This record gives sequence, structure tokens and C-alpha cells, in this order.
Amino acid sequence: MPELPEVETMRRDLDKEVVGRRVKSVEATGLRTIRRHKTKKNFTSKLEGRKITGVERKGKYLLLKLDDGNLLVVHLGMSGQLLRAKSAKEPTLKHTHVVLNFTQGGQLRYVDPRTFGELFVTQPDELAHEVPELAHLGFDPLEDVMSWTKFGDMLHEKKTKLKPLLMDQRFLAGIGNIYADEILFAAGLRYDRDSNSLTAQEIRRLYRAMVETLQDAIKHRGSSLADEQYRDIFGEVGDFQSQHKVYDREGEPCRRCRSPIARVKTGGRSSFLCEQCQV
DNA sequence: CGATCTACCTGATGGC
DNA sequence: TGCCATCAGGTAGATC
Repeated sequence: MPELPEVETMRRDLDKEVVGRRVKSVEATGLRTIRRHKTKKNFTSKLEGRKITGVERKGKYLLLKLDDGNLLVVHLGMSGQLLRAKSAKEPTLKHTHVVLNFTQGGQLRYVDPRTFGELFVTQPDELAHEVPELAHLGFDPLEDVMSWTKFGDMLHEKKTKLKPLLMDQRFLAGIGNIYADEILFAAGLRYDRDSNSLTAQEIRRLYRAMVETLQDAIKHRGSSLADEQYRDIFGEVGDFQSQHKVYDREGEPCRRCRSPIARVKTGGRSSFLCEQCQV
């Protein structure tokens, strides 16, 4: 579910809402969400008594810094939500797997119906060998400065289709199925273009489309689709879906040329595009 | 190496 | 009303 804009929206709100708070106690229901820890106690004991000192994001991962130097790593998978509760009395949603109780009152809850997401506590210097998928993340399109010419060199080094490359977290960190389609439309490029076939102008357009689309989506607090499964930490839906040019718009007129948006299946997932505007 | 499939899960939706 | 198939913002691992 959540891609870079949704995770960044949550990061900014968490920075205001939970940084400076101390964890009094932790409730973990079941082991699946905290599967990197062998026991519940092994997870909860690393959080209890700790103060949260900062919140960072790497790609789609949230990293909550603790005052003992450790990190609480959160990956939301397809259906994970972090929700700020002002008190324990607020009704608990089904599929609530982890609850952090703060000393000053209030909670942070992790809810995840499909349980693809996970939480774990680790030491920063052990990230590299304990969490290879995080250590091997590609560059973050908003955090890491890169010239479009360097970006072009990286595209030319790969011999793969454009969309899978944009979504490859080891190449670029944070882009998923929605934003890959939106970025490709904004750049006027098809999902199945060979990454080493782009002209200098197309590379520049793609780089610009990537940065602008992601920034725009953050301004709109991310995308919530029909099921409204993406919610921010206050339980509110995002607004960027109203700005989508192609994603989930099969058969609707292209906002640029009026021809119907097409939907194709590739690699088991849907891609949306305008056959006229994307070449 | 790249492309494609499978598995991990629950829940919503649509056809019959 | 129910039953079944299909689909969903992610990722890793197997296979060809």
C-alpha cells in the first residue's frame, strides 16, 4: 500500500507526535509482525523505557531512533497502518498487532490485516548484515541529491524494462506500483521501454517527473484508493488519488488527450497508461 | 543477467 | 443469500 509519499507523510507527522515521548510498555499480539524477534519479550524489552529521539525514512522504511542508539524499524507491507491514539480508551481496530504506550499517556498502534509488514528493533551498525534489504536500498529520489546525467548513466547501465526498474528498491528506493505509473505518464514514457534506450531529453523528463510527482503527492498527503486502506497516523485519508492521471483510471479519458486510459497486466500486476501520450 | 511465477495474508467486490 | 474467482499500495526466492 504505502509508497514513498505515504511513508514520508507519516514520518513528518510522527516527528511532531511521538519524538520526545518515552515508551512505558509494549503490547505485542502474536509473533508474525515481530517475526525477526524470537520472543515477544525480546522485542518489547528493547523498547520499554526508551525515548524516541527522531524519525527517519529510507525508501518505504520508517526508522524510529531510540535514546539507547537502537532503531525501531517499521515496514508497512501492503496494508500496515501506524495510528496515534490519544488514549487507550479509543476503540481498537481489528488486526492491531503492536501497541506502544507512552509515559505521558497516549499510544502508537500498528494495525495490519494482511501482515506483510513488520516491526523490529536493531542496532544501526548491524543493519548492514542483519537487514540486507535495507542496506542494499538504492538512492532515495527526494533525500539523495543526484544529477539527471548521473541518473541517465545508471539507466543506461541496466538492460531492463523501465517500470520494473523504477520499482526495484535496490535501484531506487520508495517507488511502487501507483507512483511508477504516474511518473511514467508525467514523463510521457511507456512502462515497457528499455531503460538503456532513453534519449537525453527523455532522461531529463523522467528525472523531473519523478521528483515532481513524489513532491506533489506528499503535498496532498499521499494516495488512498477506493478501500481507503491508506490512512495517516491520525486515521485520515490522503488526497492525491484525485490528482492521478492514470492509476486506477481504466477506460476514463486521458486528462491530456481524452483517449481512454488502458490497463495491461505485466508481471502479475496492473499497469495503467495512455497509449497516445506515452511512447 | 532478466523475466516470470509463487508464496506470504485478509478483505472487498462482482458474477452467477 | 451464498459461493467462487479475482484483485489489492510489497517483497523475497525459485525457476527458466
